[in-house]
Amino acid sequence: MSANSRLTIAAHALAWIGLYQRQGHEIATSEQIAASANTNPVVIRRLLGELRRAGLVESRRGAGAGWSLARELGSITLLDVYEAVEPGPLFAMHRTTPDQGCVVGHGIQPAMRGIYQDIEETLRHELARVTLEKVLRDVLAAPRQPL
Amino acid sequence: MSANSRLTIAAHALAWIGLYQRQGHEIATSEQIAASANTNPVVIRRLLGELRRAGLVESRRGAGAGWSLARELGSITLLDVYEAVEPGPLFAMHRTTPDQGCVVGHGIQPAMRGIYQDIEETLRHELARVTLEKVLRDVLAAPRQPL
DNA sequence: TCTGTTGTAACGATTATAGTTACGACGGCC
DNA sequence: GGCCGTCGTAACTATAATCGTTACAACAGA
Repeated sequence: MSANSRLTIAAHALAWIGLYQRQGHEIATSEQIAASANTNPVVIRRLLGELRRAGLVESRRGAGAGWSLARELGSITLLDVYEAVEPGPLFAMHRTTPDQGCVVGHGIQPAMRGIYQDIEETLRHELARVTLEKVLRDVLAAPRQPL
Repeated sequence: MSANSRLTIAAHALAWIGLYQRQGHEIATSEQIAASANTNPVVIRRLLGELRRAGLVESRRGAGAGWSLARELGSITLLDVYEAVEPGPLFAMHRTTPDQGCVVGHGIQPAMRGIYQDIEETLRHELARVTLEKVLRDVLAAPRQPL
């Protein structure tokens, strides 16, 4: 399916900011987050920009600038993040319209659209059950590397 | 997510073969199916080849060759088709391993893996609820074009 | 032997993601 | 008022997947 890592990286960034704030810091920079995720700060800024448009984070500019949560981790779900960073549908229709003179070609798109809608609704429901609070909890529950 | 149309086209092909067989025909050719789906026969042959490896269809070569169902439409689910034509997972991890010295970087992958597994399990369950028999039924239920 | 179809390789077009560089905009601070 | 660190964003490249297309050998029935 050529899956992408946008949801993963966005969740990573949110968990990082959330933990950082709990440690008493006000503001996180894209450079810090990028170092943790081992990627480029611009990638982080692009993703956080989409999360800001969705009202999940806030950004400050100027000196001492950076990112902070606009909502508590417990009130943000993976569905919020998913909708902010994943534009398209899960499954695509035909790239060209099927033969409308054929019974199957004529009915296949409405049929699949209805089926896909149900499936995506279930997916959204599952995503909505997972808060970023739980993500951070699972992150911290990971076993530490033995020395 | 850069969704693809593989599941849609594969379902289209199966529904087409199924209906064709119910009309008394033995064998469907990739050219006929490609005409209905408005794409290239090679695209159909590639997809049907994956369905054949999954045991859903059979192919005959030589003159008068073509494709037929290996199982009834009612016993084939969208999950069977999905597993046959969609290799990867729904969501990808980081392309590079996160900073293992960071608490979040260290715990994020196990955390997300567990969460994604649950979500994909639900998705598979939903896909398994839809048979190709139902797909064909929905296809035939689509309203005909008014003259 | 002829013919029609599968099976598959090879290549190009298109698209999305991700990484990178560059630089203007902004705002706190000295 | 100027300095400096960070955001915001454009632009470009690299990589990869999908899809379409051409080509052709393999195959099997007539």
